[in-house]
Amino acid sequence: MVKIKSVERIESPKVAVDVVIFTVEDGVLKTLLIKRAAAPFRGAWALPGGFVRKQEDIYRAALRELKEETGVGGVFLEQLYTFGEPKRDPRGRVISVAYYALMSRDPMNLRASSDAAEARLFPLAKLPSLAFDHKKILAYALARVGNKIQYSNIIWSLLPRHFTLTDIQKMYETIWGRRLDKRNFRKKLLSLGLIKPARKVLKGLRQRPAQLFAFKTTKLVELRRFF
Amino acid sequence: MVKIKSVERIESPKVAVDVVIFTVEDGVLKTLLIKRAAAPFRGAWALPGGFVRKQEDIYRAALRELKEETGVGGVFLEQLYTFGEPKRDPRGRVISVAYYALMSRDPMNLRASSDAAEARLFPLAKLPSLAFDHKKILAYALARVGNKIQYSNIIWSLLPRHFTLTDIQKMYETIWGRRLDKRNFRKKLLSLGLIKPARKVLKGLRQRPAQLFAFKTTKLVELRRFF
DNA sequence: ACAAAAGTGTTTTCATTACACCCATGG
DNA sequence: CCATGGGTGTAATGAAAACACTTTTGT
Repeated sequence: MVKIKSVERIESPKVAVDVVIFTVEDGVLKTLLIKRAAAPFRGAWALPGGFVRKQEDIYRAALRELKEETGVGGVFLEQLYTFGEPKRDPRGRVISVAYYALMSRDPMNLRASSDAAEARLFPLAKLPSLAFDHKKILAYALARVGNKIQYSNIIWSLLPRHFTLTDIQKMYETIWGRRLDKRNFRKKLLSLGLIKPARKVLKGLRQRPAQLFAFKTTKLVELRRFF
Repeated sequence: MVKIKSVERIESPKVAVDVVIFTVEDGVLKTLLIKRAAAPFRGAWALPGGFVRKQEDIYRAALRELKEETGVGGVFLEQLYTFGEPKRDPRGRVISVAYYALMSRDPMNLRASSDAAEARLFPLAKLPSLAFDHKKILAYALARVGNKIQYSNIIWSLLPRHFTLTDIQKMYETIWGRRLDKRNFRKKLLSLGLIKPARKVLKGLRQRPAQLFAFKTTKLVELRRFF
């Protein structure tokens, strides 16, 4: 057993971050992927991400890569898991700290730069094949989100600032893949006391106008059971 | 923006693992700490852990460090979180992938070697001051365990192979810090169908002998609500 | 005989689910 | 005037919580 005296003597893996971003568009859950401009896996679709800099916090690194490669900012971002199998990157030993993000569809301005030639949303049902072990990371993120929705309000990050009760109900129905009862849903949601009516209604559709609502807080709330 | 051509050119943080181990002894939740034999923080108490080797899986690294520094093996071990603040280690940039473990008190054989001069159990209410940001990691682990117990059977890793219903109830009471109703507890636990009576009773105490039980499976089971 | 923990059912309470009709608007 | 989604209450069901006494052993 060798004694360790100094950090510099350690032969250590490199550290990267990868970000799984979810949004809902047209009632379908989608994820944002970039087309790799550099080797390895040049031309393949991949999660946005890259290496952590020498003196950079890993959370900041995830924010930075997300912004650089996709133009996305100001979203909910949380650490997911750290993937560390020795052979996951053909270039050498790379450990990846994965994050996941949820964003509302509208403020998105997709943009390509840096390693990313192109950024696009893919429905989860129609994913291309992915670089590295990114398929595994994506599956892990999806499981986490599906789970976390049960006991927190993270789904709210998928909604714009103002929304109707039907909007939010549809969001839950999309994520869970099942229909919910309108009256029960509203009763439960309103009883939580976490949203408030905005002083606006949504008109212009050929139907009765809908009351708009807003969140009282944008912070993460965890409950024993949410829905 | 610099293009990355090779992993070797990246100046990257070093990667370590740290392990938070919980057990219950004398009805009190305790954690296993080691006394550091090497600088920095020589002589201070710390979580068992160390650097990940060049071609070593991070999970294996956690298992190895746990075994080397404390002699503990064969326990439930799960990744907790990755701590990556740039200044968390005075020696230089070190990212730590934290794990947490739960173990039954009996098969423990504490042992010191390598960087660890000594290993000891501390009640969570009486912790010494800890090296690095280990206090933060420990708090994070405790929160995770307290939460996960609500919807999984991980608490079982704290119990020996055979146990009485009162044993397991006391375990829940210790972790949650509140008393449970005996009849309701048994009704619920047995209805889950995950334990079976062992063909033994616990005699020898000056009281009515208790039926011993065993788990049908030792695997992790997650339910929507456990208790 | 007594101390000490094992074992055992019923009632109450609360949250979730199921279910159907009228309302306001734009075209 | 009609198609479209908005908006609203009550009854039935099921799970969790509250609650007290008898049994078996060792000393």
